[in-house]
Amino acid sequence: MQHRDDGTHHNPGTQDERGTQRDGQAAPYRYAAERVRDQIRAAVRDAVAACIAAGGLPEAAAQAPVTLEVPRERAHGDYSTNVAMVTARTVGLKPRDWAERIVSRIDTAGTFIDRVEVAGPGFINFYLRPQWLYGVLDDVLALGPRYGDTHVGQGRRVVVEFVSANPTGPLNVVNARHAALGDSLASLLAAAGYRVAREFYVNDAGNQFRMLALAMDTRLRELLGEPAELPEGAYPGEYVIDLARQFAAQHPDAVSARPPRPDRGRAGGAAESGGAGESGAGEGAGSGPVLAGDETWEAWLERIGRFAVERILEDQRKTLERFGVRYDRWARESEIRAAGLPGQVLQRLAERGHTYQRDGAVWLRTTAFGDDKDRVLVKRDGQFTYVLPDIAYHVDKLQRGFDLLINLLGQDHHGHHVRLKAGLEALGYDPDVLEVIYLQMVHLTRGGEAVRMSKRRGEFVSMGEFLDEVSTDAARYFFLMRSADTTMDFDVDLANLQTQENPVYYVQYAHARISGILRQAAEQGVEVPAAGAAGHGDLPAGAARPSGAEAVDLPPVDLSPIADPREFDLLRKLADLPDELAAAAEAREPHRLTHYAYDLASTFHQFYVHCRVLGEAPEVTRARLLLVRATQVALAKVLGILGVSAPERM
RNA sequence: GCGCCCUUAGCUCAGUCUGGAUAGAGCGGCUGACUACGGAUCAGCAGGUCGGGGGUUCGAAUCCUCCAGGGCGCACCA
Repeated sequence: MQHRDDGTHHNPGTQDERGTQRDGQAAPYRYAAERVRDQIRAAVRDAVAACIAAGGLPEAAAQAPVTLEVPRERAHGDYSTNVAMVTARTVGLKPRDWAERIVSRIDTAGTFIDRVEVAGPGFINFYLRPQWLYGVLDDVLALGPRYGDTHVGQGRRVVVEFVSANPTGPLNVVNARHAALGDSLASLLAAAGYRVAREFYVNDAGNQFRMLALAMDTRLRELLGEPAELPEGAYPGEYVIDLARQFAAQHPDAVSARPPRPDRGRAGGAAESGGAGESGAGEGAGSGPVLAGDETWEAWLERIGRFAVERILEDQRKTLERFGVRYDRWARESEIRAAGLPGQVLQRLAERGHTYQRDGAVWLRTTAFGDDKDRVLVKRDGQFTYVLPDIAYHVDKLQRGFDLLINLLGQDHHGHHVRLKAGLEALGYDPDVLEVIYLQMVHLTRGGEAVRMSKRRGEFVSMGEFLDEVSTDAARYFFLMRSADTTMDFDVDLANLQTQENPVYYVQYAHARISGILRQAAEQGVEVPAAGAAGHGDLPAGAARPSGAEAVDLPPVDLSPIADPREFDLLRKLADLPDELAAAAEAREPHRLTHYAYDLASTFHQFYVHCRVLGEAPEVTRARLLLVRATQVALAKVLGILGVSAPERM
């Protein structure tokens, strides 16, 4: 892991408070790692300036930012900068010579820098006195659950839209991956100082809705012994039969008063004759609404379709909740339409000259914005394609005040963002407000054997069935171990069977182990620091004590007993958390956190077997209890963002 | 044909955006460690032409280019 840092300020986030940090009213909090990096950068800058002054070197050499990174090899120091290599050409010196010159003028007095060396092609490596890491404990124990929060998001309002499955059936395993990633990304962004909302877009209108209603109609008639064929495109899933049965039981009057099914010839008359040449086998799907009819028939479809949608939606909502996912809003296409938004958007697009008529349809000139072909907004039969309400929904998000729209889409929808961005840009918005993350598929396997999932054939493993077999913790962790753009195999047996070697248990075990130590300490009457509620020692200069943390004055703990390399390793890992969270948030990559969590757990386990906490000399126990408590806070923090529980016992 | 994603250890995958020093982890395999806080742990070994070729660079898994293999799309469906 290589951390880059050029001095960007991170502040602990306060998701609940609005805008105070944005206005710069609260003093910026500098985490321990940032404080020490500030020291190093300042020392380097001063040294470069001194070299320039002494050697008549070009001033431009002082302009290059001093980027610091953590060398892969521990032997190469705690931090390293390539600034000499970057600016060697400017000053006209060989990188190594230039580096040597800089180093000769670095003043380490009053800093944690122990020694500085030039290495390799011209790296300047910094070796720190490990005591700089004591500051991490101040950070963690003062900030508690907010340790790791930053302000890289600057309070921007972001809405993360994910899953948004059609309300035409139960959720599947791919939806579960989307749910895990979307929910975790939202949490991650919140930790990074964004103001986050989670939304689920419900396509409860338009063609998909109609197909569901038609399937309902067919199943109802079957139940009544009336001959009825499943129209082309209608959903074959057996769950529709259940829904039809429910409807019949709850609304017998409506069923007995059902309108006759319009026959195709009568229904689509005008459209069919117009498109007769190409409609081929006569599905009619290409030329007009399937089984279009009069108002009574349409009202009937609306009623049974609505019934089905609400049941399915409720089922989806429960499944997601079981998975630990709650939305701030279930945005409905039907409401977008009812509010007249698509029409307004259409008008604005037309006024701006981005639409045109062709073949009886209204087109959006998306090719002007990078699409490979223009897209239909209003079909020949007057119906909207999905594109128009979708653009309207995104406009609605912007009008509700969001600065950033993040959508998670299946890879089978890739290219969709081009249409959406084109629509937004055509309306005068910056298309960059929309970020689309495509997730690859999930191949579910059981004992190495592929489990087929096909919605079309009505045979698939539902998310509910999946969760019957795999715990939410394991499922979410596994999904989040992979980056979004990799097709993943999910072996159900592995997630379950391997309880001993399962990474999620490994991480959770570290947390439970710590809890055990703290429990035992309490039983022995040893004072246990309460993270986030107690101020230990003094907060670093310039620190704003978080409003949520009450200042309880415990006697300051002497940290000097912390001297074992394993202890410093653990502190170093803890010190990384703010950077990890900020970087993962900016990259929109929650999966980085599973790797961090594993590393942290591993570092703790190594510490644990080498350093005993309880039963040591009192000052050692006190110091290590702080360290252990801080580790617990950090583990819980990361697991919380991942949506995985942090158990006290296992 | 065009577009997007992928190709890294036996398997599953990090690392690629933002180029750095000897390419990592888990699983699986092998060898060790329990008289104290939870052994769901720890220590160690074996395992690699980073799909292939060319290029840029002091330096390439990472950037450019060509090729091969796999996945997904290319609607007046969503």
